[in-house]
Amino acid sequence: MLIHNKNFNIQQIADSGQCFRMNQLEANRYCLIALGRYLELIQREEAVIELSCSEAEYEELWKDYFDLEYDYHHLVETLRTGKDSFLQSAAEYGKGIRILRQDFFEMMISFIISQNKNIPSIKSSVEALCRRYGTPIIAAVGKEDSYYAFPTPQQLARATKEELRELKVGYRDEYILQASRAVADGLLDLSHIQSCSYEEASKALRQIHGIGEKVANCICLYGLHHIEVFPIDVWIKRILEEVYRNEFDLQLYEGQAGIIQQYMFYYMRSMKEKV
DNA sequence: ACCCAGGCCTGGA
DNA sequence: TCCAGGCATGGG
Repeated sequence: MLIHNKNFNIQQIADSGQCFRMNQLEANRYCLIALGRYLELIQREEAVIELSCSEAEYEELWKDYFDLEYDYHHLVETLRTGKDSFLQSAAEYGKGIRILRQDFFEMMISFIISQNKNIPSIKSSVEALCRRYGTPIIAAVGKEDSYYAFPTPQQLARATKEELRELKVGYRDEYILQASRAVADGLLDLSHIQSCSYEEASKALRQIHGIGEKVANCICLYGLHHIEVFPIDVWIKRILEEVYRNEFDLQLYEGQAGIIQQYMFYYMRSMKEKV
């Protein structure tokens, strides 16, 4: 089915560092494994996207997943006509980015893995976890066993440190186990966390070994859709120092700082690639 | 070989 | 409270 939206660009979302299981198949064509399903996306035109799903499935799942009720256009226009020249450029450059509403547990584990790794490396570790512990997804005839859902907390909680080391997650093995067991054992109650404020959710998450401020912020932003949260990684830190001389005023963007952060991150990384 | 990557933990000032 | 060093691993 077709989606019409000026602020929905698959390539930009896939390369924005918020999701690790969206991959390019060919020009303008991507695949995604999320919500226990396999989806293909084609960028037909700048504002036209084709999804390989029924209208019913779109209404039930993907409309929410891609945050299609939110008006990104308004924010982009505000930034493009605003006073901040870096954000003018960043918003124009990444205007097709949206903050996905991804699975909480998947974000928890993915961002625990993300620490001190680059994005390709994170993706390969996440994929390895899915293949080893996740449930196969039947995507099409002849493609059985090609795709795997992200493991459930129960599936991952049964892993051992030795197995995880084989998947090249390094010293994060214990972090992954503790986090998975905390959720599987109910110490970390998803439905409760989902009803919490950002501050409460972040505090609860940081109780887990291997989840510090930055990783907790990413989980809150991408897994709980607290779009007011502004995660600071090495790239954002560099921007705050080099572009803003540590005088960036977060208050100006209260309530949407997470989206601003995403435009900054994507723009800065793209600049470096072109050098 | 050296440095960096969507950092965090520990131990010592 | 703040900082240094260590940490597994892969890629440039």
